[in-house]
Amino acid sequence: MSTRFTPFDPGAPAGERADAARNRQAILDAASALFDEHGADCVTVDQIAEAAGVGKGTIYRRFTDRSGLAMALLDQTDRELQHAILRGPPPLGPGAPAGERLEAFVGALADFLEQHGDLMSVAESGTGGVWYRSNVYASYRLHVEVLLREARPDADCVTLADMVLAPLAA
Amino acid sequence: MSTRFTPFDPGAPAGERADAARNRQAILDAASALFDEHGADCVTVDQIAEAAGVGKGTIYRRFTDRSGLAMALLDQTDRELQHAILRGPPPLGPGAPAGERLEAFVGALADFLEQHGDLMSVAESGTGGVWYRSNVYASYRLHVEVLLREARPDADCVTLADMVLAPLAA
DNA sequence: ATTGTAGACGGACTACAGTCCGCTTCATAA
DNA sequence: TTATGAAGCGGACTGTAGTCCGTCTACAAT
Repeated sequence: MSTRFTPFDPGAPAGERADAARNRQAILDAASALFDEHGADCVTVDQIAEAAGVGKGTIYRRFTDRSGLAMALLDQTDRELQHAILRGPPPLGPGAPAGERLEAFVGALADFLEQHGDLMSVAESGTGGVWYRSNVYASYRLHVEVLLREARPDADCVTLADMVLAPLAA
Repeated sequence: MSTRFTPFDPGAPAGERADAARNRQAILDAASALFDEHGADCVTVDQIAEAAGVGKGTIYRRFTDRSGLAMALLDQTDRELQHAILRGPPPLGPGAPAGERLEAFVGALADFLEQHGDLMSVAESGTGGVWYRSNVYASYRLHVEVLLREARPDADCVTLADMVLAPLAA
């Protein structure tokens, strides 16, 4: 049988070679740091490659293009948020009353947008950007709708959910 | 007093020098021809410059950037359409019943989109793209709303107008 | 007709995204 | 342990957008 070591790491291709995985993470880390420091659109792919200690070809092998890299980073953050919602401590995670959870979620969403707005616009520009947004939107929307239904059983939750998530479309 | 000759040419800076005007027109003509022939995103700025017989610096002096040039071209076509609507022959222009004018307008709009869709997406990508779309949208919308009000006095013309123009948002 | 100058011109230059391909490394199976 | 080939790597290279700046010219004032 195969003894290939494949750690649990959603977002990574299955059966990825160890060096490849190492590089992928290095790239994500370097990109994340540089984007945080200089803003997403003041960082070149070459800078990321150098900071990550890889050639630029490696970046393009992993992440189709600049916007693909941005999407991967967003994906990572998004996954953390999803985890905090589904299994993290209250009030964001399960255990608190729906109203409080909702409030916590809106706060977390605001942080997310504030910290990664520019990254989102990079991700948006390029193949697959639309797909990404619609996917993320759908999952958050479901969460909000469920919470709303619990907090306000008699309201028009579908419409309200869209209103809560409106900032995500900006 | 100044004797500078300033032909009526909306879209041109007032008091533009004669050579500058000549070049501006040459650029627009060349760009229009090349875009028509090869599609808006298979034509480089250098190609346009060469075809127009000017240096590329000249293009950037006139039109902020690639998308600015695309916008200028759209502006020109748009102005022709507006003119046909306001002063041209029926059924697009005044004189026909509102229903027929509306139909003619929708047809004209479809042609416009079919012929310049790619140009619009170039114009969209870049500073001012949003401004452009919202401006054009507003003026067409007014036209449609007025016609609708005449053709169907008792309908919800505001909503209907948006529906007619929906393809413009795609 | 001469001349001063604001403004236009052009094309070399820079910066950046994305490609290409010969070389290296990893995982596996003999 | 070694051989093998699939996968990955790096960085030079290409193509394009957009900038810069020395030169030139159309216009107006004289």
